[in-house]
Amino acid sequence: MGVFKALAHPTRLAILSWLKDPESFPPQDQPAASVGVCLKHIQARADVSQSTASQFMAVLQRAGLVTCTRIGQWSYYRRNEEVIASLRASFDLAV
Amino acid sequence: MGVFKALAHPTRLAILSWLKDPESFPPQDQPAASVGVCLKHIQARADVSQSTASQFMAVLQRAGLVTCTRIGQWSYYRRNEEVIASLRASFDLAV
DNA sequence: TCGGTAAATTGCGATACTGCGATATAGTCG
DNA sequence: CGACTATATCGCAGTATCGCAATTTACCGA
Repeated sequence: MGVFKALAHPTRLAILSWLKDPESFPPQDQPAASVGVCLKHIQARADVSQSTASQFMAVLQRAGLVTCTRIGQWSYYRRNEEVIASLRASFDLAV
Repeated sequence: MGVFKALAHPTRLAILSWLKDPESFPPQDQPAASVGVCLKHIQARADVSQSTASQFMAVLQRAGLVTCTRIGQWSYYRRNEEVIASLRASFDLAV
């Protein structure tokens, strides 16, 4: 269960929580609710450099917690609710 | 929420899971069900050195996930079910 | 094709974690 | 007290993580 490692960083945990409400981010070309939130907006709210934001999302993605959809030059991230739901289910077993 | 950091290590996560069934450990002076499991038994099952086992339990203890009761020369560790239950409750908020 | 933007990747110093042996502390029993 | 056991702490080397600037890759519009 390497998921906890991805959740261990407070900023990554916060990002995952922010993505529950994609509409709270600034407007963007694609609808945040369906396709996800643009990296730039995540970076801005997390107040980290572009490379750090990209790496944070890569870790969350490798853990399966988010998915990435690239449209044009933008990467949109959204929660993988299926994986998170199964994580919640297996939480009792592991913890 | 530094708890996830404590759960990030696979062995620590396993130990916490093992402590759900304290009776599965070898017999000891004190009843495992009520007071907890002796460090020696945890160390043996985790197959790590004494110092590593002690440090693992210190991390879990600092995170509030387990409590330690010292009786004589033995340290008995048991799950802090209250904290774990509230963790489970706040899991939905954070994740 | 060129200049600009978005994002991923690379390389780096700093810091933290890992696991262990060695040592220190604390308790037990004669 | 002295030998022994159990546990905690210290110090260390190896490894991983952190966060960034710089670079590279990818896409767009003119």
